[in-house]
Amino acid sequence: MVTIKDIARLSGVSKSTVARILSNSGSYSDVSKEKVLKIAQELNYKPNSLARAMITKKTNNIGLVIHSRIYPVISHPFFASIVSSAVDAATKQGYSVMVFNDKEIQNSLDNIRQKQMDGIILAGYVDKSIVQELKSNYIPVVLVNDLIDTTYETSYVINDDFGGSFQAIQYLIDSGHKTIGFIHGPKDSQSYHQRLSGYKEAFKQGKIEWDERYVVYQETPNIEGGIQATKQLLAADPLPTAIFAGNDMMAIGVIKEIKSRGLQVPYDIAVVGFDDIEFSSIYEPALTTVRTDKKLMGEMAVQELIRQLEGADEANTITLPTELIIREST
Amino acid sequence: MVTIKDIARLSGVSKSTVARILSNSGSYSDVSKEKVLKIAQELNYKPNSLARAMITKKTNNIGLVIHSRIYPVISHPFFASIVSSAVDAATKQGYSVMVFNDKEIQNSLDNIRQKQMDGIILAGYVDKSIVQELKSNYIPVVLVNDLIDTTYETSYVINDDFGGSFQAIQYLIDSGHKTIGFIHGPKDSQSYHQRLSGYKEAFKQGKIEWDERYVVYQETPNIEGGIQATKQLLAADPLPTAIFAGNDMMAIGVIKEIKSRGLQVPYDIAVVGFDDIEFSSIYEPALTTVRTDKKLMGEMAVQELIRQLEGADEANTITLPTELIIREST
DNA sequence: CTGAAAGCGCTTACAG
DNA sequence: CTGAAAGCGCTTACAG
Repeated sequence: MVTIKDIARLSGVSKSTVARILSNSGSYSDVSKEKVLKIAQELNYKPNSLARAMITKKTNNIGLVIHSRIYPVISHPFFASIVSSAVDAATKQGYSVMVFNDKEIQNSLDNIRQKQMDGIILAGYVDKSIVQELKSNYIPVVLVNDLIDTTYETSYVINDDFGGSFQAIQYLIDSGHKTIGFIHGPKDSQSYHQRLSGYKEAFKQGKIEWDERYVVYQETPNIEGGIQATKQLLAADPLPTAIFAGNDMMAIGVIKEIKSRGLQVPYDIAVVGFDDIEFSSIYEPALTTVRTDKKLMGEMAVQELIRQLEGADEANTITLPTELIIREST
Repeated sequence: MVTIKDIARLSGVSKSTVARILSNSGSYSDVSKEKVLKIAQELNYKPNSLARAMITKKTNNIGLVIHSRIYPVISHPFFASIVSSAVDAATKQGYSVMVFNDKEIQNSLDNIRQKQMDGIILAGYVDKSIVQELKSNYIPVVLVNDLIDTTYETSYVINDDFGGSFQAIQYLIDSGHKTIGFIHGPKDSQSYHQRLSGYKEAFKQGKIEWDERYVVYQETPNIEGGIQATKQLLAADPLPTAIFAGNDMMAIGVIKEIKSRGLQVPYDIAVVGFDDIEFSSIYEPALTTVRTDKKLMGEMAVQELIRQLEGADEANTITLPTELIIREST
């Protein structure tokens, strides 16, 4: 590895001068500059960021902690896009991203501190205590995709869960549906609470009585969860004419269960999902769903974190717009 | 941040002694040990890995470069599992992983050098020159999921593309198929070459004449690519009775195109994919495919890289077994 | 404009 | 068993 010492020796100036030229700070002569830059170039010099970070107290590394309590969530298409877009956005701004899995969260937290990450993005559900620990170590944090009730001021980036849900139900109501099932995800997830609120609000504005028998809770929001929830929903009388699933994976389960009973989607029962994962447009029938912008989510999380790293102190709440995508399941 | 200096002061010994005790090296008395450990505990001391790395020349960080030439590959379910399992495996061994996107590969490479990554995993197709640059900087490299022809000795982890393909075609032949279409992915991918070889070998062993009209190349191996390739295949006379797609996404395109012509899968034409991505079992008809072990792939890549970091010098080739999963499309 | 010096937080011989 | 010292590769005042 070539160091400033090597460059200093070869260009006949001191390390200090080399350092000043290379970091473009302080003053130096054009002559020195030319010599130093030329040698650095020839030697393909790259500054050692560890050494730099020791002094500047800034590594230009951010941590991305992925939640994995429910299913292997990193491999979930939804979170994968966040990782991808976060990496891209961070790279553009001169940061690198280190990915951690919250399965061994305490371990990750220790790593984050030891490795001097500048800040952390927590994607998905996290325990309050995690945010607390980070905050008490003065590490900037941005929460993504779900929020938690904390006494600490924390920035977060979430989807407009309420609005997306509201729009979906309103569309269903406008299409003539009056009995609409709703499948709620894990109870500790704020996102699903918001989606339920949007559901209720649409009923209210549509002046339709809301019947709680059609709201079902499902702790494992995947295909199997959707199937189980649908079994409950289809035990009601009258049958719902539409089902709004808390997410796309559950929605696919809903369709599968409906089909298995010899009923047809959307003729007998219409189905709407939430997320617009890649499969939703590929599945048959293609799923009507509330699209969230996963790419933007990663980007905004990075942007907000960097904003904090650069000194902003107030916590920011960023709500990303959703869009109803109408396909074949309604 | 609490440092060994703080601990030294509070426990009344020198920094050297604290360092020795904390890193459990050299010698020290039990009395000192007890005092130091207690204080370190109380102060919730975590060593600064930057400082440590400066001396040991080891960061315990590895880079994972994800290829994204064809589609946003990080968000591709296949690569997401690799990221996930690599992070898990690395964590278990005391390493952290930094994710880079090869879209800006030179930029990433600079980062990798500056940030002193101990080693690199290159997932997906990479240009020879990248491996060369890494090697000439003495950075250990492991190639994953595709290999390249390089004069440098490099370790890689790949699937048994030949064997998986061979088994799939043999199964098709055993089921009575004689005219089997094959959709090859990008020409520069060794994986697809291997899959084609397996296809040919099965024909050879089945003593069936191989007809090159049934082999089609497709540079964009996604659903649309599968649809286009199928159009070519269905222009042949006689029609193939089975189509083996180079990957699952293309296989789904194949099925869509077959369906759109009013033909039925598998009755008119059987379809087999490769990968066994999550969606393959969800799609209808559920896809018969060659399963690859994405989780194991990430794990083995990490394991092999660590093996090198610990001094192993020969390059290792790890071929992961595949498994034919028979579902509804055949 | 330039160089010597101190220091970031740690590790590692080396004397005592 | 213990402490002082040197050093990892850089940055940053500070004299000159």
